[in-house]
Amino acid sequence: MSRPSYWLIKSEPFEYSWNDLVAQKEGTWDGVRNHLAKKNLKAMEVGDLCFFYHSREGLEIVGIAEVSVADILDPTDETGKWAAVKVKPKQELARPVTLKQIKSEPKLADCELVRLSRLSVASIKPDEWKIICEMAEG
DNA sequence: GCCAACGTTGGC
DNA sequence: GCCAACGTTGGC
Repeated sequence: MSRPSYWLIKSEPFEYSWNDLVAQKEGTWDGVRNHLAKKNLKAMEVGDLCFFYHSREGLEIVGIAEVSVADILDPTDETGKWAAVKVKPKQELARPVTLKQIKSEPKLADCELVRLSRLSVASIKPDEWKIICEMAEG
């Protein structure tokens, strides 16, 4: 298994934006109530990298976060069934990569972000990660 | 604001 | 255990 693994985490910017994460230095990624998203969350390890994507408003990847604490219990979940992680901001993208750009790149056509648009925690393959990073550099 | 995709619920 | 109805999410 190669490390780190790559992920994409979504947030609605009026709920919790990249700037909020930067301001707080570290954020808990909680509130996930989807089983595939949970599976992805639990597969995250410290040091894994996540694209931070703004959904519903913005519709773009704005930064890269690094997993700082893996596989904790979701503090917003009273049943104790759901997982969460903590992330810290690693790098802001020089140029945000929009969903439109991602969709117009044939090599990214079957990434989880595009195929499963409602998934809030998507895995990203290393080559997909590389392509998006290149797009962010312009 | 609309609609498609997906998850969940509840009747059978 | 199946499936229709319904609610929610998220892109457009």
